[in-house]
Amino acid sequence: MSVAHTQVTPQAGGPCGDDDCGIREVLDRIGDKWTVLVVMELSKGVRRFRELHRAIPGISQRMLTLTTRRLCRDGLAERTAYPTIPPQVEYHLTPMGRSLAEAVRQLADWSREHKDGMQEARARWDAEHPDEG
Amino acid sequence: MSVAHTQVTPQAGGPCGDDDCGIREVLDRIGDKWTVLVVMELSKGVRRFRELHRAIPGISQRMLTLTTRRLCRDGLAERTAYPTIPPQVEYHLTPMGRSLAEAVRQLADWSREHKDGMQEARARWDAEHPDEG
DNA sequence: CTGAATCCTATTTGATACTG
DNA sequence: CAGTATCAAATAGGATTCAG
Repeated sequence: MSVAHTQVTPQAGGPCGDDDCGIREVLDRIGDKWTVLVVMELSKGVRRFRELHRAIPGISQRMLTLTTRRLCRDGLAERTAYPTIPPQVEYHLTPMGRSLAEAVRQLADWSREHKDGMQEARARWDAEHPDEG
Repeated sequence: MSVAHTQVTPQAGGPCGDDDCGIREVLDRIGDKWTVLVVMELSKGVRRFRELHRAIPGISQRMLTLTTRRLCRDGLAERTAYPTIPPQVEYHLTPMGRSLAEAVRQLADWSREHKDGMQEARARWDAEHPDEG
């Protein structure tokens, strides 16, 4: 996603300021289809463009380009281009990018812990709501 | 988002199993435009449909309906309908939903901590790349 | 009040071909 | 190899209207 967020008029609120405590901020950054996958791959170490492409099955060249560039723009990754022929480009996470990877990893933990629970809940729901379609 | 995830052929891998450690699982659930906002609001307590609608500026009736239903289906929230006239419906998080809220809150923490850093990075990038458009 | 149904648009992504 | 450009497909979300 980034699911372009219609600008929400911030409301006066509690200590969180606005209602969402800034959650949308992150999700508008990492909620898309590929960003976290690239971040997680880069969290393993320096990677070349091609290495990323092969490590992340299904991503198109175009989306990898867009995703890496956005990471660089946001200061989450850095790009090193060696002016060789053929060109060689390496990406690596910045400290901020690594801290994001850590935060994401925790969310992944939640996912693994509750994967089954959600699966069962869905099965129950679908059984009780045969009128799906 | 949910940014329908093209089914990625799982590759044999490390202890994480597949490459993304299940991160996409969560993001396909909460990466959309409204889910986390509803979850965060419900984490404050029981809410009626209308209360949610007013607490989350910008959400349409349609999306609130879809979002709450999906939360219920996934076992993250529960719905209580009182057969009064006019109808009254209450939503509340399940324990699993509350644990998700907690995980999300941590990601929000990251966001607040690095909001400025990313802002600056973007400003730098945009200054160094005048060829935007 | 809660929510279903329909229509419609904006955004995101994928496919493909091309370039230094 | 890394990246760009263009086009087409898919999808999510918004607006509106109707119903119990």
